[in-house]
Amino acid sequence: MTASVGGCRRALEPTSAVGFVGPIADTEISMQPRATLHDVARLAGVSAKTVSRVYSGSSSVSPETRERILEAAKRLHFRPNTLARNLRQGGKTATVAFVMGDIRNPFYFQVAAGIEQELTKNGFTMLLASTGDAPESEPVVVDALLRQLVRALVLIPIAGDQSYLEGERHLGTPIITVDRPANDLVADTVVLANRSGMAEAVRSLTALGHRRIGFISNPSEMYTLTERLAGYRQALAEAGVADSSSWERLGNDRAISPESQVRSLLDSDDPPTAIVTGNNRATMGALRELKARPEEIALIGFDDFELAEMLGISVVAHDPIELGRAAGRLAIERIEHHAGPTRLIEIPTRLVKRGSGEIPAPGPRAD
Amino acid sequence: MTASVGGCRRALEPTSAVGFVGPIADTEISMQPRATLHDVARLAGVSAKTVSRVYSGSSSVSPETRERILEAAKRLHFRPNTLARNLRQGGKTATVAFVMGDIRNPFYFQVAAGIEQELTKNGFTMLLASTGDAPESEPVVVDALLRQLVRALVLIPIAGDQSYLEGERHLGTPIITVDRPANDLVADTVVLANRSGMAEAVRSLTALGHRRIGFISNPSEMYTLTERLAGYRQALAEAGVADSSSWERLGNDRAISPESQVRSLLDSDDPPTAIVTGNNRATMGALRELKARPEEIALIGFDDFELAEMLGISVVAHDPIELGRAAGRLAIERIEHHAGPTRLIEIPTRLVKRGSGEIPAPGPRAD
DNA sequence: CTGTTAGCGCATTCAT
DNA sequence: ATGAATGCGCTAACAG
Repeated sequence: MTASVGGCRRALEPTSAVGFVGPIADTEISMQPRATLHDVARLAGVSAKTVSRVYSGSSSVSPETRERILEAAKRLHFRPNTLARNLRQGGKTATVAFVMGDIRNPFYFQVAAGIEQELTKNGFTMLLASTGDAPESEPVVVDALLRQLVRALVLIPIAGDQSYLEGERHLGTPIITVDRPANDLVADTVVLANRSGMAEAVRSLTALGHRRIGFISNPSEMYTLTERLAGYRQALAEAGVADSSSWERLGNDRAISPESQVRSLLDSDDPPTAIVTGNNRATMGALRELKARPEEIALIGFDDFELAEMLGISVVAHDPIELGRAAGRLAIERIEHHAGPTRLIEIPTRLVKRGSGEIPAPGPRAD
Repeated sequence: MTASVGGCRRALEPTSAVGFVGPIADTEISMQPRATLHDVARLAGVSAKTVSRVYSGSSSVSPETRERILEAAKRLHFRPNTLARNLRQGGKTATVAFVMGDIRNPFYFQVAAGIEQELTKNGFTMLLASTGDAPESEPVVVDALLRQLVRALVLIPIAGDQSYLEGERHLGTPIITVDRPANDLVADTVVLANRSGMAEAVRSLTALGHRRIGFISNPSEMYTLTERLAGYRQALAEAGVADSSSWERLGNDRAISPESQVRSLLDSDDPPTAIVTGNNRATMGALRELKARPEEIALIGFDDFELAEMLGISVVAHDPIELGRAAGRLAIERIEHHAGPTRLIEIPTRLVKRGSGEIPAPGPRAD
């Protein structure tokens, strides 16, 4: 189509597989300055303000001049400078920041997807950054984004304390935390129904006669996991098991594998007849370990996964995208009218029975 | 800690599981105006420029005044306005845009993770948007980001033609496409070694005596998949199979399930002894379908997945994060020195043998 | 080491 | 329907 291009598709035939394939064509760029409103105005023979009107869309411009302006703009490759516009309009951007934890965690990305969906739907774009799950980097990352005058901050808190955001909150920036509540900061929050979801799973096991139920988790000192642990204990207490500590394997060290936790449980004096896991990683480990063993152990995992259906693994399922969507909607609502009480939204979970969690307890039932 | 907060942690005990949990505390915000350089300067008894110097870091300020300024800034919750700064500095922001396809596709997010890692390492932040894999939305989304004066554009192209970016390229904005090359646009590109990766997989099957090898893919008209198909055909041709069309099941309709494609292959007059898949989705479908059947079919999937090891599934593995990192590095390099020839980077794949791909062909070997 | 002047690109206010 | 002046918050280029 355009004359100056060509050769791109042909040049792309891979010639090597070691990672780098050399030059294709020369990127000659003349570095023209970017056209401004004034440039367009001059070329169209009108004032800058008239051009501005065309792009603001609000006030009216005669069809002919509008036409001339758009023509001139196209010729100059004009694109309005959002920086300048936002600055003039009192620092109101159309971006929302999302600060997530470890960027490689697919769960967070599902959440990001949900947020992005809602933002885009409302004309906002997402500024994304990650703390790498390092508590000390959270304020730094957040600060960098706030300097960009984002209209709202969606945050997966990792620092021990979010009180450093009090000032920003008073400036009117809505702050929404996702997956975990903030500490020492009033903020809207969206979390999963961690506790009740886990309790439901454990209840389904006690209903089948299980009493010796293992719980494995690593890490275990995060909000979500302490909630799940609480749900587990609560359901066991309801079934008459007051002390579950000997069935709990709680790690806080990445070096401890979920496999070893399961092993420790099953090799103990009084092994469990069922296991529930704190998260996806624990489920994967449990699957690997159980596969290598003869025991028939009931298993319910927290977090759904792609092959769970095929493998017949029962899970406490939830929708991370919905978690993000809820956060995104909250951000939009707060941007549109700041007032109102802080809200806590809990995204429901769903116990999906696929077989692994429906193995009854062995031996005499306690009926 | 802070007096005005409190109650947050306690208030978070879930009271319902239906998705919404009511108000917690009142978000009283007084909506103070944001402090500026001048406000800080006034409070510190210096000129605005001196405050500016403190935040620019370049020129020197006496320790005492610096101290006074930082003190004043803290009291006013001052944060430099990046909009204004960037505007003044000629529209140089520290953001890079990444436009991806369907935001729910975990592959893209892995890529995003890689990009983000490299950007953050170099002080840039990522503006994220998605086209939803809708060709017509690509120019719109891209335009919105370019208005924000991003320093580079990383794009997973979906529109049929990227020539609309020629103008921006001449303005000096580096453009990098990922996963697929651009059409009608000179741009740096990072892709997987789709063709050679698939060829390697098929060769490993022909080496085991397989000749009737199925290939399933849906969609199949995307760049990545036509490349993989080409690799498949090439390897088969090397093994003396000139026409593989009866083993190919190429869909371009989301309604066609990979299961049905596998079924169609295995129920044909001359069923294959091995199957290779075009992508992760096809692998999942093939697994589900093969599980329900008695046939022993060799299988190699394209794209690795979490449980592949446990299930013993051989795959053509690759590193999506590395794909992103390469793109991110390219963006940084281009930002730092624009010149130089266009580059094509190919990220290698790796055939991971886990058993499913090592099933020899049945019947007499062709030795 | 510090202050003054000017202007980045745009939109608001008030003209015409 | 269009134009002229003014300033958003900040920093380059100059003083001093």
